[in-house]
Amino acid sequence: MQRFKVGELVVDAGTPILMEGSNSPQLFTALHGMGLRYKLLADGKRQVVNMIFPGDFIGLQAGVMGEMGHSVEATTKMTLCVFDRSEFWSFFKERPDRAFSLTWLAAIEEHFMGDALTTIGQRTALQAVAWALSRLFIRADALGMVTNGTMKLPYIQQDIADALGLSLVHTNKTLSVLRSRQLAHWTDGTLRVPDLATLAEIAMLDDLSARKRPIM
Amino acid sequence: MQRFKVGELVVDAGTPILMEGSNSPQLFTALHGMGLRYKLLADGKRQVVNMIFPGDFIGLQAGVMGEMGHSVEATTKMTLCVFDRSEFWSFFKERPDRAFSLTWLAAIEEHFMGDALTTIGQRTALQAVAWALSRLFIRADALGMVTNGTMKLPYIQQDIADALGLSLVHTNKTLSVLRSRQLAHWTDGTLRVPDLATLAEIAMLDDLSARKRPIM
DNA sequence: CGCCCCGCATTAACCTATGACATAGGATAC
DNA sequence: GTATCCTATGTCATAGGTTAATGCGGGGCG
Repeated sequence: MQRFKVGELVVDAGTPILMEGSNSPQLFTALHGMGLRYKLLADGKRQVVNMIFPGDFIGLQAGVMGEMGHSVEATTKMTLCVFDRSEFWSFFKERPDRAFSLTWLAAIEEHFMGDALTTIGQRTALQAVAWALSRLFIRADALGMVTNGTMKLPYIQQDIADALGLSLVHTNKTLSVLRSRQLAHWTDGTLRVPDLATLAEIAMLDDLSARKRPIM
Repeated sequence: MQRFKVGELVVDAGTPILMEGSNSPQLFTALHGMGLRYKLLADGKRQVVNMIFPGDFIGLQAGVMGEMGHSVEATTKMTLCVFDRSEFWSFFKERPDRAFSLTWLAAIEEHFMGDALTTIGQRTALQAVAWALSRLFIRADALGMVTNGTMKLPYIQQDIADALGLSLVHTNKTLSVLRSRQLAHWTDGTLRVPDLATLAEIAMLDDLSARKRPIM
């Protein structure tokens, strides 16, 4: 993997920032733009591990065993802050406050990963997609990226499918169910959520009323 | 959740240490024994998030939003080291080395969670079970808990099933496939892995030779 | 301008891995 | 003895995977 100049870095959509298996000497913080963290399998399957929002720290988890455990790619134009990994330790000594908030961030990530695991492991496709969309929406909202119930979603359906361990086709069908129920309209890179509460509720409980008859 | 005395704590198998939804003011380090970290769903399903081995740090991830995101329970007699959460911040200022290794631990956890996500999301039941067993075996081995290819596994099949998002029945059937292939014998709380390399390989690649005909 | 690609969304038909249910057997505890 | 918990295995039902065909918009290029 290439080495970037320390400081601020701007990359275009589609640019790989970290590559699984490589040995990156650098760490990043996302300042603007969005991205994707994923793992590739031998047979070509892909698991999207997390979506990257502004403020996310990139590369720590990845480099545990000396080499990256996953890849990171921009899905919009992104601005990143680049560190050298070697600065990291001195950082801990000199700025314990920053070190603390970093550990804090890692804890939040892990908290989220537990949710993801639970969703993929235990919930239906409908619940899972509802969960993914409402989570994206909530994160975006917290960052002021939502304007009257609408946000930019710089992903394709395959990204969501790979994040949830579902097939593209089934994800598509599930999305159109949510659309027909007026819960989430995602077209042309824009996501509209008229009723977040209901969407989030479906994510947790599944639609009991639809349980007896076929879900779709 | 009850509050424990700061210092060393010994609990019996089956004791809950943290409870999801409660607000624990304490953190733990596992010294001896093993446990289970899990989340419960409204409908009674359970997702096992991780197995706890000696050396694991407990409670950080859980307390992000002010309340626990998952529960922790001992599956053997355990010895724990108990901290007050309030000590945590001063810890960062006074012992940057310890703080660093803590963040390191968190990163390792997250690395693992990515693997778990990938396994549950993308792999077959056979691969998943092979992955779980080989991972447990490798961790145990690293801690010297393996004696001639054998380790104590203080879990029941339902625990593994809940960790992998599989049903108990299907997990059981998959285990007997692995047993019949001489890859993993798990009976009476003891796991024997005659050929870790092959087991791990199945976890990654699935058994291609069996792919054309039904797997079982 | 029209033509051909190509990536993405959509839909339909079919198939299978896995879940749900049922039942039995072994072990342990009282 | 019997109650409880766990493992084991068979049968049947289904959520979701796989494949394939269609449509559609944008970009390069004659």
